[in-house]
Amino acid sequence: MLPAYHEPGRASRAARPSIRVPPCRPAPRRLDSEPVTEREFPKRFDYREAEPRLYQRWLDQDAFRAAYDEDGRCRNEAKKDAKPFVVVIPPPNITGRLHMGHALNNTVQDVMVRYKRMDGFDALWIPGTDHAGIATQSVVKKHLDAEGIDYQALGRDEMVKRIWRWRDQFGDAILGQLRRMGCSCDWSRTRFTMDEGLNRAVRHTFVKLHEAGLLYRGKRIVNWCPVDKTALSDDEVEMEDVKGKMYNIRYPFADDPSAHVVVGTTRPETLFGDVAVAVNPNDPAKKHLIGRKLVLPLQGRVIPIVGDDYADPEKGTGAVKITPAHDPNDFEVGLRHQLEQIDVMHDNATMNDLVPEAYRGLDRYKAREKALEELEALGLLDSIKDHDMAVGRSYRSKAVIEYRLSDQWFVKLAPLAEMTLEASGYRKTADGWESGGEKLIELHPPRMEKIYFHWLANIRDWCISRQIWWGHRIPAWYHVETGEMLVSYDEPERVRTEAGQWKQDGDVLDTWFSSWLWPMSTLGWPDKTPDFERYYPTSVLSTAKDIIFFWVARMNFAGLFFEKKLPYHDVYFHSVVADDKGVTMSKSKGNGIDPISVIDGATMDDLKRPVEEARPANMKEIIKRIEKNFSNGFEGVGADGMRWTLMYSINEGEHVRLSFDRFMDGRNFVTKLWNAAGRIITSLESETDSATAPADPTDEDRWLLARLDHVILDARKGLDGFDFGSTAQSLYRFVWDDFASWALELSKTRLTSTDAAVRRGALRVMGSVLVDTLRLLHPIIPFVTEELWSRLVPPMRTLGLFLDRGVTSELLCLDEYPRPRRAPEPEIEERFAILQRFVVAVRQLRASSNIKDNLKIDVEVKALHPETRRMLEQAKDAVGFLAKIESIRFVESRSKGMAAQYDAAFEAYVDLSQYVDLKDEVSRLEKAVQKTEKEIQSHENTLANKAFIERAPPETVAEKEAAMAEARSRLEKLQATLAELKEVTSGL
RNA sequence: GGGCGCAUAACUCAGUGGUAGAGUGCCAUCUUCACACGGUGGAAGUCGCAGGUUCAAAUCCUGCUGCGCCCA
Repeated sequence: MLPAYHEPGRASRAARPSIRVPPCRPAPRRLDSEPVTEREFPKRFDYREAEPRLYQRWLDQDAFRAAYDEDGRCRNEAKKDAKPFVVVIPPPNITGRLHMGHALNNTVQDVMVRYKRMDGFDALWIPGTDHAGIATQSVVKKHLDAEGIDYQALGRDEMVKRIWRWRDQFGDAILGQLRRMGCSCDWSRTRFTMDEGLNRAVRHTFVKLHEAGLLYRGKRIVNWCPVDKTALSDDEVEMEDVKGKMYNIRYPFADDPSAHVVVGTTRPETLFGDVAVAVNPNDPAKKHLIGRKLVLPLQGRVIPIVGDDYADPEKGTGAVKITPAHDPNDFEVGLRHQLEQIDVMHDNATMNDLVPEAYRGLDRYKAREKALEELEALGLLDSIKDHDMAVGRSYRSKAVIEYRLSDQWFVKLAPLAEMTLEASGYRKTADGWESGGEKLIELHPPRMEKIYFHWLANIRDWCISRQIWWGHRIPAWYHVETGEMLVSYDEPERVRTEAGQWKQDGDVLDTWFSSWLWPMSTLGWPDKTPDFERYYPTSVLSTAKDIIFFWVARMNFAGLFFEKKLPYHDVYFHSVVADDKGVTMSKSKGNGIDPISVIDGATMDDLKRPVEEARPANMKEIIKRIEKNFSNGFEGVGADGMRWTLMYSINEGEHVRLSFDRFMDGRNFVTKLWNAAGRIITSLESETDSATAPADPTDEDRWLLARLDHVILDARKGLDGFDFGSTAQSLYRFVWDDFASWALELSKTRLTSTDAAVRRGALRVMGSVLVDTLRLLHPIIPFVTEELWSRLVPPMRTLGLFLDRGVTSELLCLDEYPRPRRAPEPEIEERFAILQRFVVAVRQLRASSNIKDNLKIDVEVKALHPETRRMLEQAKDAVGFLAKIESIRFVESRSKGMAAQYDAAFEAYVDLSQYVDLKDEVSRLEKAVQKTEKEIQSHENTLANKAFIERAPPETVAEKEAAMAEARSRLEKLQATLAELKEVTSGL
């Protein structure tokens, strides 16, 4: 753990000593004559101390539990009739550690769930983990390898036992990490995809699908992973574009060895499995060859030339070798021509005994090299050409997949896909599918629909058997002699009575075969449990888009097929997490940012480790960058800081780019909120008067309350519309600019007033707005807001200062999400904007001449409307405080020699000569003149355009004309002032 | 080959037709009684390119280029 004083370690700061002593500040001076005991408010939110304490408090008070228990008993009367809002977690893999994708996805879910929980819903977020068959088995296997244990020798039962032990030890680690992030899951309902209950759901499903005729078993070409030695579904294969070679090989005619057909292939090593060569029967150049025989090079077997549309005359040589056991297309051709299927490889992709002796046992690539050498030597290698192609890799082991012939179980998906298309708003017509039907599901962002539709409309059967040990056993038994098959929920009667005659299928089911039931099985399905009756279907699914087929579409299948209801009505697909260069974060690239490092901080070595493990091509460069930027490590920003940055960074695009720097933005925001709130809280704590009636809200107060209502609407709109980025941006503006920079600063003169009514008036509004602000922010940054709530609410209550009806819960997470409360006040907002412009104008005058901040100046103002004058007079003290003004005098015109700022509503004059040299002011005015001239030019161009006057809406024309007139009058004043000051300065 | 996304300040991104915005970084300045993880002011952009629609285009349409992703 790093000491807290570590600098973030930017290059510019690296040279500084790492320990910095906080500067001493003088004790606050009170204007009030009463002695006040002000408790010191910590300068930073101590998340290390607070986060575990607050999370425990939530757990102790069952804050995350649904309103109903699993047995159907209501545990929260207040929410007895509340509408459920249910989310099931995409169950993380038990071998996994939390990565940024999890952090993002689970923050999204927590934000939604916390928002709905506060907004009166019976919120339920079901957590759990996935057994991840292949991934887990291979991780445990690796551990055994390291101990020198051969898992095959252990045997199936022992191996499975070991994997269970591993799961018990490490499997829920990631759930603990989610708690660190603040996730508000109902932990009493934690599930695992291999729980007994979920196993029953899987068996039930298998049997029902079998009864419905949607399951079949057969010898098919499957995607074979030679590392994990199992079949994979199409979706588990990642295609990768590579620059390969097209090898053109001469196949001599059997009856005329001097002539040959040139056959193109990218995989010469499969030649030993060739059973034919195909040409297109419509190819005038080749069709006459059909029926002739060729001699298979290296092997000597005689094979026929067949005619098949699969051979494309345009592609390559127009003649293609047919290897049914090693290619899915060739497999189909083979079936059409009743050709033999010759499998020439072992399950680990080495050559088997059906190839010439010299090749046996060779790896497929070694065999390719050898075959090419030999063909070359025989003069049978016609040519080699570069060829762009795609190879498939296992998404788990990354091994290049091999197409392999084997016995597998499949689910017929076409009927399920049809149901799903219909439920997703598509109608079947003679020409295919068209949109316009009733839509029971919404995808966000909506562009995902196209991808989803395309996959559904071109559905392929799902290979569900896996040749591994870790997973749900296939509930099918085969008779050892007759091959008769029984499919059954439990072990069939005959299997028990006819001992030794039956064997259960040795394979397990694809992991996704349990995942697709997840929204149902977590609620007790197939039983009609109270949970299932109340909480199914769920509300929203938040997930990564790369599992839209693996998981989302299939959950829809299961929900519709078994329960006639889609498992949720909204699916939110979050963006892919990338680094600051836009490259997708991944373990293998070493560019991942560990969320726990972001929360807790990390040493430089911690940061380097994943890169050194991954050894990416640009490793040196990355390491250099880390050493340069993080010589002191990374300090850590707490869970809230991380969550804030994640939400703030979400956009509609494909990527969310993240870097350590960006996480500091989140921490800074948390600190800003902490300190602004602290300023109000300390004032509340030192307030001794709890009786005096608070003064009515001032214009500034009413402005702040109006802004609060705006931001409440923004936040709700954003959260309801899955627009998390804009929600965060709107909240940021409100907290930093409106609340902290303006309202808080403006309220200071009143907060320190000797008049109790004034003081309490300011405290009431600022405190009440802060109460709502914490509510608004809580779903995104739960810890700091809960902590501030516990410090803010008691004094507010003691002092009787709630502007509205107060709070309903000791815990913020169980309080209510705000709704707008007041009528809009556009005229107040307009007036306040003038006030803001006035403050800025004076500050600019000061800054242009480098007047020191601690020097207060005298300002003269000409208000162009009586209303403006009234408003500025009323806010004189506060405005004076913000712009460091000694005195404000209202005048009718500018005195000679005074510098000026011209606004549409006022003119502000300062006699700069008494403070500084006027030359700086002259150059500022010159720039202002230029800028205004440009502005006028642009308006002139528009207004000079006859077509604009004629065709644009009259109000737009009027607006332009008014803007033009205002700019012209401003320009004249600027020019006059400039000329005069120039005269004055030149005379000096 | 088909589809999708992105392209706006040095960086990361907002911006659904009417005078280009924020945060970071940069420059200057300030340890003033919430916050230096801060305040104040400032500099910084032919809105990827080329056409078109429109009185008016960063914004709508078409084409192109570059980057990223998905499918075959």
